[in-house]
Amino acid sequence: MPELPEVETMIRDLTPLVVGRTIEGVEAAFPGEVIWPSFDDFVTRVRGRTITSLSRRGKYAIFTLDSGDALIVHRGMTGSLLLRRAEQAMEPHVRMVFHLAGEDELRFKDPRKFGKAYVMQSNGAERPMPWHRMGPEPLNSSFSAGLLAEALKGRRALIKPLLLNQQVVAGLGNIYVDESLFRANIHPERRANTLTDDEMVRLHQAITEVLGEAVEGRGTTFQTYTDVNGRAGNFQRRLQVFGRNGQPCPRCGTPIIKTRVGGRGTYTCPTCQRP
DNA sequence: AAGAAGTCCTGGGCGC
DNA sequence: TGCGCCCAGGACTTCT
Repeated sequence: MPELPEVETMIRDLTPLVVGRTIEGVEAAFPGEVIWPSFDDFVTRVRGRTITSLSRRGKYAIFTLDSGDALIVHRGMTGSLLLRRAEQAMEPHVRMVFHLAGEDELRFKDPRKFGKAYVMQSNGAERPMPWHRMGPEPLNSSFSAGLLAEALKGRRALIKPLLLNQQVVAGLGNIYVDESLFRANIHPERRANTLTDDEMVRLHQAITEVLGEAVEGRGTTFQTYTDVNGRAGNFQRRLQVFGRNGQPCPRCGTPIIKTRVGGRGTYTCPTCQRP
């Protein structure tokens, strides 16, 4: 599941490889992942353009083009962008291919078709950017416990679904929410408006630490995620609760349990995280 | 407005 | 052995 650290890793890997290069053509075995504009217009606006920079907002990868357009890719749950030589055998489930000048191509592999692609003016004049309602970037220095408290102020919903809501904080997904809540000793079914100031500080610190360490570790490979070269990340070795049901809590030894919170598989330590 | 539930999609795991 | 059911979840839509 590509979350903030996996997208950040991809951006860092791809930047030196594709900035300054021209996209000569686009092919789609499944054009349905292009959300805006029509697929034909998408191709017209991407073809012949040179990539001037790469950036990230939440889980969105942004390729800025020399036309002033932004090519925006969201990898959904199972999507990966792979940089391959054109002659290399095609992987299964490649939905879209961006042919670069030279013999390289960017392949958007996405088995479950949850990915999305857009081309729109970078300045937002054409239509609101996909992230226009998105919450603060948790790795920006401006993200503080106070800002987190502000985003959660007056909210009575369960803390876990709120943290998964990109309008509250950008970039968190199921893995890093569970890891952050464990690290902060907070039960995922606590109502957000019952968190104390101290818990808000711990949660803020846990989120920034977990995401920072995961970026450092080049992301988590769980089931399908790989980097642009098809290699696994490293952070799965450092997961403390996610995917570890039945295994001892690294803090107290109690077996980790798997439950359902807000319809999502959720891993907690029943001793360290009290309701 | 906010919260909760439903929806999309398909490979893989599991039960019979 | 092989078939078919069901699960996984990011973000959007629908409903209450």
